[in-house]
Amino acid sequence: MENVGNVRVRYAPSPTGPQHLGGIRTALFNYLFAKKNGGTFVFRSEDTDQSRFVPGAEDYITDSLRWAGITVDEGLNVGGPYGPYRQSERKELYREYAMQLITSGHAYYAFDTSEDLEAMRTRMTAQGNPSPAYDHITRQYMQNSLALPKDEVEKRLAAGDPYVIRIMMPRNEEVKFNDIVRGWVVFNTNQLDDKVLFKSDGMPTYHLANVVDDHLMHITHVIRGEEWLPSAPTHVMLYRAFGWEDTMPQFAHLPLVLKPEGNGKLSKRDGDRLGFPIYTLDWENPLTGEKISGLAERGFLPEAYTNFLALLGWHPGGDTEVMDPDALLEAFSLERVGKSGARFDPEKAKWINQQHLKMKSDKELAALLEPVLTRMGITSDAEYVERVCGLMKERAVFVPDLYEQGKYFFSDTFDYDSKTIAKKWKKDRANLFENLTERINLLQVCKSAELEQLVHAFMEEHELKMGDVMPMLRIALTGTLQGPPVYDVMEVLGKEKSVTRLQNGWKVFNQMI
RNA sequence: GGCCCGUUCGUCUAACGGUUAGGACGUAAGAUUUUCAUUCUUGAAAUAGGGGUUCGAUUCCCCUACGGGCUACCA
Repeated sequence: MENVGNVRVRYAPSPTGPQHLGGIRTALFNYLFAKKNGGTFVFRSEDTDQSRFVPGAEDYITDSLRWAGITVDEGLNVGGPYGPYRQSERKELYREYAMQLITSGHAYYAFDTSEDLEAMRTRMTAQGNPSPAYDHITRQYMQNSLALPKDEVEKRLAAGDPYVIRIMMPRNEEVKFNDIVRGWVVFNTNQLDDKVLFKSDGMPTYHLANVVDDHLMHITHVIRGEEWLPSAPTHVMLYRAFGWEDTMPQFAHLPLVLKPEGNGKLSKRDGDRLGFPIYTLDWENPLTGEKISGLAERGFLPEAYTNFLALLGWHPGGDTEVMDPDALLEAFSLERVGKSGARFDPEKAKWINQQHLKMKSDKELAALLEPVLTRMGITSDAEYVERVCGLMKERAVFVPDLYEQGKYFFSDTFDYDSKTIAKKWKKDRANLFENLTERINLLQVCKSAELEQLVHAFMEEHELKMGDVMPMLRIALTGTLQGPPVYDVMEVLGKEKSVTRLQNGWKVFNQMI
């Protein structure tokens, strides 16, 4: 590819709140495409709607990207040659470009109030037009610089009447572009309306701002969600109007991320409904106090996150789906992005996290578990935590499971599985178990293999079956029937603690039945 | 309603005109395991429907159905 090194893509969210995983997926695809082509990943804040601005949202998105390992090369908080990267700070720029379009006859002033627009819509609806639009026909009857006498327009402008600037969509022109994931997409300008480019509050709309900025920032590929497809022709027309068509970026409209069940694209509320976070990090809306929970805090691994995010709408083609970030980068290509919406599957996401968890070393897991333990008020020897992780990792899906499913490694008090005790504990065998416990206590090396040997010999000697002994040992040691091999548990617990728990267990068991 | 996009197992998907339509998640059965989990084996499970084009369509074209997106001085 001759383009290598010149690729520039951008992730340009609107800071109206936290971005759920669909947004991060868009960022990821941009990032992977940039890295893959030796290009630059730009991060820009599209905060042109001040009424929807939510404080903290920009930082939240920045933190989400950082946590997911998506590094920004240029943009907000990073800087770069084409800043500022916050659109509100580029405000004056857009006015100039809007004026340029007015001068060249590609745009016009419109003075219609929201009441005027409302009236127009109800009138047209009443006339049987189901989708009223401010288009090449409607504009003839509205309060704009095309329909009004010239002196009236100048008077209104001079008087400081509020106005917007609209694109003048030409009649009956074909607009087509070659979308990287969808192929040729064709529209006719007759179906396009005269979108507002510049608002009466002095801010540009998305349409103007994204085109101007993408041009000025030398963006080569616009990779965004499919919800933008219908406005893409307007953007193409804008490039044409500015005379930038020859350097217009290539478009790639990504399939949408859909709800796990039912229909529609994934939305804000789905997370709580599913009991599975769809946001990256915990967040509390400073305006409303509303809280959402994040995958990171839930114990999701960043590399698992990007792995399954990548699989939402993209597929490597082969049989390998579990990939670390390097493998993901190696395998990624826009050509392999599918066209149809991808349903978010929490079950598969869990499985992928489990796979990544299993690939980690005991030491890495211990480090990840540390904050969880600290939060629980537990301080434990690092090496001990490592050994616990080694035993628990086959059973864990999320990091906290390492602790949740093995609490007995960190506390001497726990509930006993009374149902099994009632069923299996024989009072007349109590002294046998006490005897076994003593033998264990006499052991010089309290290792898994030695313990196994000892217990087996004991069982043979007293004609006891595995089922008679093992569950009892397990419950006395951990309280539950589930868990790692008993001998391993004892080895990690250590002889002293194991013996104490066993002795205590027999006592309690006798009282329980 | 209009415009646009889409449609392979329940879900994510592979198969760039010729395959017994493959894999993964989930699911069912079994093996291993003192238990749980892991692991392994096996099974069930799909080309939306109808027309074309072609020697041959999952694949190309058209229609229908269904799904989705957009339809703001929001992005």
